[in-house]
Amino acid sequence: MPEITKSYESRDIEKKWYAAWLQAKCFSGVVDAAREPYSIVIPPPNVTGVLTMGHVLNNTIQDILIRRARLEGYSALWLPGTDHAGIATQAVVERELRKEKKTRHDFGREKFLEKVWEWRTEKGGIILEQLRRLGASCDWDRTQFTMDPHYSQAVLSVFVDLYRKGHIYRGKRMVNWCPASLTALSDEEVEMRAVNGTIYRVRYERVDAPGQFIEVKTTRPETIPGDVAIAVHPEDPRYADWIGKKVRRPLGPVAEIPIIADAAVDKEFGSGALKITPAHDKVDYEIGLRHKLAIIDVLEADGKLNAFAGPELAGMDRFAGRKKAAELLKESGALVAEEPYANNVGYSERGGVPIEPRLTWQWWLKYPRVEEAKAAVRDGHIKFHPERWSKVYLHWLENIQDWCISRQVWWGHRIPVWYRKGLDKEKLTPAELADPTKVHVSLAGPADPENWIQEDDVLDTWASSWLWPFATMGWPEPGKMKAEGLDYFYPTTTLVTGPDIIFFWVARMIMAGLEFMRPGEPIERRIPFKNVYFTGIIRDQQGRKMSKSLGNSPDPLNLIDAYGADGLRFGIISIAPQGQDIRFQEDRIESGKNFCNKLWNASRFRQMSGEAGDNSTLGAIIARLEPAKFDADDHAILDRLFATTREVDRCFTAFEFSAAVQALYGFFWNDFCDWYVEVSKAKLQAADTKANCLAIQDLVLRQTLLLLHPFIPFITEELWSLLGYGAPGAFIQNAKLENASQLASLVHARGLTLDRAAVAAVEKLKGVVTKVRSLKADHNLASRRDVKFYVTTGDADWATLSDNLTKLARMAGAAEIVRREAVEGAPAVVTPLGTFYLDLASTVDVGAEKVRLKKELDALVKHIAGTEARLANEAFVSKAPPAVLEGARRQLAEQKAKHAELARLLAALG
RNA sequence: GGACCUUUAGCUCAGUUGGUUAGAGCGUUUCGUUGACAUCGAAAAGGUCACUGGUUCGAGUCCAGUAAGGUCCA
Repeated sequence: MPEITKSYESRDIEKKWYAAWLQAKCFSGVVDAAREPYSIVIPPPNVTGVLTMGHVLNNTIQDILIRRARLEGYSALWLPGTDHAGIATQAVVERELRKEKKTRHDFGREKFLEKVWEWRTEKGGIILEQLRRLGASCDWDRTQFTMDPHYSQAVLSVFVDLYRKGHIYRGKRMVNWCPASLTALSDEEVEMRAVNGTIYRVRYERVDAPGQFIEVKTTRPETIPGDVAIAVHPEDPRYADWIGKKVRRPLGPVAEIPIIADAAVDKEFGSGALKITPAHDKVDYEIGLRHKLAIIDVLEADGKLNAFAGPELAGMDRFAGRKKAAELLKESGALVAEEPYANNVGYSERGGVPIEPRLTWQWWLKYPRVEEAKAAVRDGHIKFHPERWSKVYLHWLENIQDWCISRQVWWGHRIPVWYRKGLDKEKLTPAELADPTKVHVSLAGPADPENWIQEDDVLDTWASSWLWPFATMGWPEPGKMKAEGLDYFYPTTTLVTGPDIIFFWVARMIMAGLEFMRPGEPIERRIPFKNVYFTGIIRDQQGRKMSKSLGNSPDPLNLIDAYGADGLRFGIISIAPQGQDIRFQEDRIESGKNFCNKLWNASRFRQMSGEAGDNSTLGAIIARLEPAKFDADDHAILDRLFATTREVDRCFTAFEFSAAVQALYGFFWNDFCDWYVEVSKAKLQAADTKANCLAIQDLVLRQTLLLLHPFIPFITEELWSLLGYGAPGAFIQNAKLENASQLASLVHARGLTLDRAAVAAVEKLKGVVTKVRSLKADHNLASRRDVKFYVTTGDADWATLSDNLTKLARMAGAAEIVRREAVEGAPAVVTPLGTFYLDLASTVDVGAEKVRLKKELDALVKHIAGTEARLANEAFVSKAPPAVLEGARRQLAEQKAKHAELARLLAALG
C-alpha cells in the first residue's frame, strides 16, 4: 500500500479521480427496478455563462445530494445541460460582429444563426467543463441543450398544443419594451429600481378661456407631444366645470386636447390632473381605450423620438429629448417648476436601461393549471425548503398575468406560425387570426410553404426551460422517453435553485409538469419535483451581491487552484446556512482546505500506527474489535461516531447542509483527532490494546469518509483507496452507508454494548485535562512535561483516574500523578475528578495564586446565588418538571462542594 | 403601500419543541516543532443575545410593538 504523504496535495488527486470516475461511468443514471430512483435536473446555466460563486454553491449542494443518494443505495441521476439564453447569447455574438463594424442584418437571419451556432460550438457551455473541476457527478452522456433538435421539437409542440387549447393568442397590447435589446420582455424581466429624478410641473392653457391653466405633474415631458387628453377625477370639485373643455398641448405639433373625466385618476397626486399619453403608459392606454382616444406614438423602437414629437425633438434620444423638452416648455412659459422626485423606474434586466411601455403585437400565454399549481405546494405535494418561499410563490400565482412569450430576436425557437402571403400581420382582426386559411399553426408547417411567411419572433427562453424536467428525458416521443427512463426518474426528487427564479422558472415548471405529464393521473405523479431547495445569495464582505460589473466575485477556478475543489466545497457549505444569504469569506474556504489536510494527516497517523488489518469490508473491521479490551475512550468515540452519523442523517432530511458539515467537523477534529488519536498514542504502545485500538480507528475513519464523501468527494475517494476500505477497483460510491442504528446493531452483534457511564467518565477526564493544562499554563509550565501532580479525591473518582492514568498523564503533560490525603500550600485546581496540586510549592507567587482562586470563587458565588434563588422560588419547585428540578439540586450541590474546596485552598494560602 | 428576512463575542455565523454557567470558526494575547498534522497543538481574554413591553416558575428562544439593515411584490 502506498505511503500517505505528509501533506495533502489536491491537484493531481482531483484530476486522477475525476478521470477514473468518468472512465468507470460512475455517474450514469440507470433504470433499475430493484432500486428506488433519486433524480435531479440541473438548473440549466446560460450557454454564455461562466462559473460563479453562486453556481459553486448551487451545484455543490446538488452534488452532495446525488452522491449521498448513491451511498444510500438509490439509483441516482443528475442530468446536466444548458439553456440557449436567447437575448444574452444573441447579444454576445452581435458584440463580436460589431468589432467588425457589422450587424446581424448584414448577414440575414440564416447566416447570423450559423454564426451563433459557431460561437456556441466553440465557446458556449464552458461552464459545464468548469463544473467538472468542482467534482460535479452529472451524467454527462445525457447533457441537454434547449436548442437541441429533440428539445426544440418539444418546445414547439407545446406551443402548438397550447394554441389549440386556446391558451396562446396574439394580441396588440402594452408590453415592456427594451430599447437596448429591441424586444418585448415579460413582466418578470423588469426590475424596479428606485431612481432620484425630476418631476416637471407643466401647465396647459384652456382654449376657451385664455389665461386659465390646468397643471399636471410628469416625469416624462418628452412624451407631451403624444398627449391626447387631460384626465381628472369625475368627482373632483376643482375641475367640475373643466370637463369637456379643451386645452392646448404645450409641446409638439399644435393641438387642442379634451379634458376628460375618469375614475382611475388619483385626486391626491399633484394637482389631481393627469396627462394622457396612451402610447407610452399602461394606465393611460387603458383610459384611452375607455374614451376612444387616438394613440400618438412619439418614440421609435430604439428609444429615439420621432417626427410626431415635433421637429425640435425628432431624432433625439429619449433622455436628451427630456432635457430639451423641459427647455422648450420653459421658453414657452408652460413649465411651472422642476422638483426633485424619487420614484421607481422599470429597468430591463437584460439591457440595463429603463424599459418603455410600448404598444406592440405579441404572443401571449394564459397560464395553464394555475389553481392546481397552487394546490401542489399548498397541499405539500411539493415541499419548499425553507418553507417560507411558498408564500412568495402563492402570492405570485394569486396575481398572475398573461405571459408575453414572444421575443423580437433571432436566436431561439422560432414561433411555429405562418401568415398567408400578402396579409399584413399587424392588421389582422381576431376573426382573421382564428382563420386557418390566413394563419397557420402547426409543428410541420403548411403544406405549401411558398404561399406563407413564418412568424419572425422566437419564444422567450423560459418558455423552453419550463419543460426542463421532462423534455430532457425524451418527452414527448414515447420511444425516447422509454430509452431515457422518464417514467422511472419522473417526478424528480429535488430541485436546487435560487429564490430569484421562483417565478421565472420554478412556478412555470410546476404548471408545465401538471399540464403535460401523465394527463389524468394524480397530482403527485404529474408534479416535476418533490422538493425545492432554495439556496441563499452569495454576497461580498460589504453585503453586496456578487456581480461581474462590480468585479467583487472571486473566480472559483482560482479558489480551486488555491484550496482544492474539496476545500472550496467544504468551505462554501460551511458558510451557507439554510435559506440565509451568505457573506463570502475566503478564510472559510481556507479552513475547508485545512480540514482536508487534517483528514489526510489523521489517516496518515492510522497508517503509521500499525499494520493494516483486514479493512476490505465493514464486517471485517467489526470482526477485529475486541469488546473485552474496550476502555472508556473506546466506548466514547464510538458513541460520538454513532451520534454524528445520526445527526448527519437528520441534517439531510432537513436540508441543513452546513449543520451537517459543522457536526462532521466538530466530531472529527475535536472528538477524534484532539482526543481519541491522542489517547491512542498510549494504547498503541501496549501490545494488548493495540489491535483493538487500530480496529476502532479503522471503523471511525471508514464511516467518517463515507459521511464526508458527498461533501468532499476527491480526498475521501483517495483515502478510501489508500486505507484499503474498498475492494480493488471499487469506488467509495459503491459502498453502502450504514445509518446509526444499523451500525450499532452490527457492533452489538459482535458483543459490544456501548457503556453510557464510560461516555460520562470521558467527559470528566476531558475536564481534568483542560483544568490541569490551564493550571500549568498559569504558572508558565505549559511546555514542561516533567511536572508532578498530587491529587486529593474520593475513592470512586480515584478509580476512574487510576484506570486512565497513563493516558491522562500524557494528555495533561504530567510526569506523574500521585494520590495524597492532603496537600498544603501548593497551587491547585478543582476538577471534575478531584483537586489537582502542582508540586512546585516553593516557586509559587502566593499573591497571584490568591487572586486567581478569588476570581474563580467570585464567579461561583454568583452562580450559587442564582441557583439558590431558583430553588427558593416555590412556584419553580411546584411547577418545573422533576428532571429540571433534580438537575438544579444536583447543580447546587456540586457548586457548593466546589465552593468549599476553593475556599479551603484559599485559606490554606494564608 | 403589502409581504418576508436579518439584528447573539472584534469579524462571519450556530443556537432543533422555552430549562445547568449562551457556542463554533476566524481574529487577538501567551506558550509550544515531543514522529499524524505549524494547513498544527495548548491555554487565555472577549457577549446587559438591537430596544421596549408582555406571557411564563423560568425567555437568546414564544407574543406585541419600536428601531436599523436587506429582499421581493405593487
